[in-house]
Amino acid sequence: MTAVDVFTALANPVRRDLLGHLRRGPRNVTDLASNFALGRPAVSEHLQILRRAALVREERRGRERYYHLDPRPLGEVGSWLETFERYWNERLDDLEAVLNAEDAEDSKDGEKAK
Amino acid sequence: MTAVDVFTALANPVRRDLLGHLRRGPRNVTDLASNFALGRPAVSEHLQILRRAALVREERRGRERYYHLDPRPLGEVGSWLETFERYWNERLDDLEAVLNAEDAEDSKDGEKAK
DNA sequence: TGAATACGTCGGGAGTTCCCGACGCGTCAA
DNA sequence: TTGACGCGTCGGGAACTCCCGACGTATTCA
Repeated sequence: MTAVDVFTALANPVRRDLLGHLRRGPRNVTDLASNFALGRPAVSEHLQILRRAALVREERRGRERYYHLDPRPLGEVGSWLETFERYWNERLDDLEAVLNAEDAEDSKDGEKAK
Repeated sequence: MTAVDVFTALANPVRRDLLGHLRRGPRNVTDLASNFALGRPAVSEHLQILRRAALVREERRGRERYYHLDPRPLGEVGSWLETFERYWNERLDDLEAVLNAEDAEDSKDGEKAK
């Protein structure tokens, strides 16, 4: 049961949708599968990947298995993203200045100033 | 040149690293490739995918091509994430209560397939 | 007890990802 | 011009993803 990278787990739209459904509370596999044009085995395998990424927790209740959302690994994505949002906000002016300067250097256009 | 989903583009660690390097400013391909244990064609193809996801912009300067970071598509990831952060904050106490309750009950795992 | 239900998982096929070496094109320097 | 450089892209192979039907197991109910 090798671990799965969070980014990899989120790369599939079905898996993102599964997490979306689980926001409303725990669900069993058949219930979840009814939301997709997919067979139950496929959904079960997607849940397995989410489980290996620790985004989902399994609760056995009789013959059913309820899957619970665990949003904590999303924090890793959030903090990775933050380093870019900071760049985005702080450097947007700088970025544009640099871009304009380099465009001007190409003798492409000459008026924009800063 | 079909478009590429942002989540898909971020699923690869090399591509995330490429974006990281580009935060410090535009770079050409050979320069970028020198940071990886990968051939230049492979890096070039990763950049192509980032470009199709609009995360990167190409600037031709003589025989070199400088790649610029465009962090805007990351906003899509951020807003998707926010819907879970809200859940996360609102329900964290509930979640932890459930986790603790079931950690106590947890003693079943370790399957032996086939 | 036997039948039905909820589920995991396996075998396997179609498609995709990821990487490489090889080649060709455009650009620069001499 | 010639030759070296920076780059994209193609052919192709290995590995992985995604899905399905089939089967096995555990649980519930009659």
